[in-house]
Amino acid sequence: MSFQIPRGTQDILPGETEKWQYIEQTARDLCRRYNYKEIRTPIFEHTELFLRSVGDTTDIVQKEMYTFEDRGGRSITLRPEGTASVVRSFVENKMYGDPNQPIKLYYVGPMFRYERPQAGRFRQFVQFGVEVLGSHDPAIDAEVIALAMEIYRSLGLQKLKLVINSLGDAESRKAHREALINHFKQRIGEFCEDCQARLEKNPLRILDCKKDRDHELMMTAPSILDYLNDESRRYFEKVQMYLTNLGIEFEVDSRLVRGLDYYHHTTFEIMSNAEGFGAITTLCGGGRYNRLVQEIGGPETPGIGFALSIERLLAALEAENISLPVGKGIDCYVAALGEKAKDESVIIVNQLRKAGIVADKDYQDRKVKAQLKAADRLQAKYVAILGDDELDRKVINVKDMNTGEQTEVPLHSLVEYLKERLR
RNA sequence: GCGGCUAUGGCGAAGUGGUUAACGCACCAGAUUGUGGCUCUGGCAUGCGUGGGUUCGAUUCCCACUAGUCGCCCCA
Repeated sequence: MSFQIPRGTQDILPGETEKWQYIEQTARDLCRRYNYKEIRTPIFEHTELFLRSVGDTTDIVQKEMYTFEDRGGRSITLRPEGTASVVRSFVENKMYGDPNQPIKLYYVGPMFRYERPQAGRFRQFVQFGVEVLGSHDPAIDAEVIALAMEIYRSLGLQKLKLVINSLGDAESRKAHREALINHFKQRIGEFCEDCQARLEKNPLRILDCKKDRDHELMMTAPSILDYLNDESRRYFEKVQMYLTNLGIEFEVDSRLVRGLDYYHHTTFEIMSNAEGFGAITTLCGGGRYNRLVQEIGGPETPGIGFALSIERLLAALEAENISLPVGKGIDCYVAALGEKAKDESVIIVNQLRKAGIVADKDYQDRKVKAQLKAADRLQAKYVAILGDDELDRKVINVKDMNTGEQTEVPLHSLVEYLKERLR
């Protein structure tokens, strides 16, 4: 009997995990600097939460959720995204009462969507995300976008494209929606099936259609930007001004439609335009949601956030040929020959470790030659060689694996000797 | 959910309807019984994703399944 990993999931093995840790650490450090605090919420929630927040006409809800009934008969769903949980927690823990407003949060963790896996798409994937609750200052929109860009930049990514758009407030959205329906309604028969279905349910999404992209009505379709009321337009202009002042380049794309229903005003996407990145281009998506908190049962509170996938970030790094500075080798390998020396090596390795030196030894009963080979494979900077005769004389041979030079060092000063050289 | 391609040792990869499944890398051992990275010698798949079928005989042909991969939809 043998087992296989479930479809669309992956094991992250040593050699890879270091990269994950490095990325997560980079993101955490930046969040610290921007003064965002980590929040940890459950990996599953009541299904109803996602129906409410993500929107029941979305693909996520309609065909991608991992939903099951628990033993108590409750409908439970593995979270497909992070915002709903954060907002739920914000409301449930009455964070709106906290005097430190806005509440600036970040999270990292696995998300689940039942999709057919392909390049950059998994059933379990890890998102790093940020949510700011309680501010409707366009400057916070810019800050959130800047933070996202900063994460990519500080990992070395260059080939990025930031696209922003505004969906406006409820009034603007409504006016635009009507204009879209009027625009397409007469000739909707010329469009694909999906678009026909979208006309009444979510006409905004027609603009996102890949098939009918070149239809003449697409070219002439009313742009949301022309339907923004004064307040919405001013808001969007402010966001753009702040981004410009921060030196962040962007493109405005009035066709940028995000997949979740809860967005208002600012939406944005960061894409990779590296060669050979394949069909997946979106690294990060986010936007403002001013009605979501109310929807979940809290007081009227504006919010904005983004989520990025670590898997896609890694793919982008690979596409740009960037290798992360993750430490691999060890400081010292202790090679022992002979029964007594082996026993002693257990103690020596322990002493080295206590002194902060990355140390290891042989546990395979290998011969000296093979121990040296193992040390080489582990990229050990030094090998401390101990035989019974050295042990009798209370010394140890330290070999510098770069130069091949070997020095006899008194056992009691081995730690000092190595620390001196490893600095 | 739909379509194309793929599935051989730890990894990469050749191959054939028929008695021993190339090769390369990695690994292990020896040359060198206390010293790595180079060299040489030897070792390393009772098995060709899983299950059926065709056949005297299948890893090779057919079907299904599973998985991977690419694309569509959509998204992170």
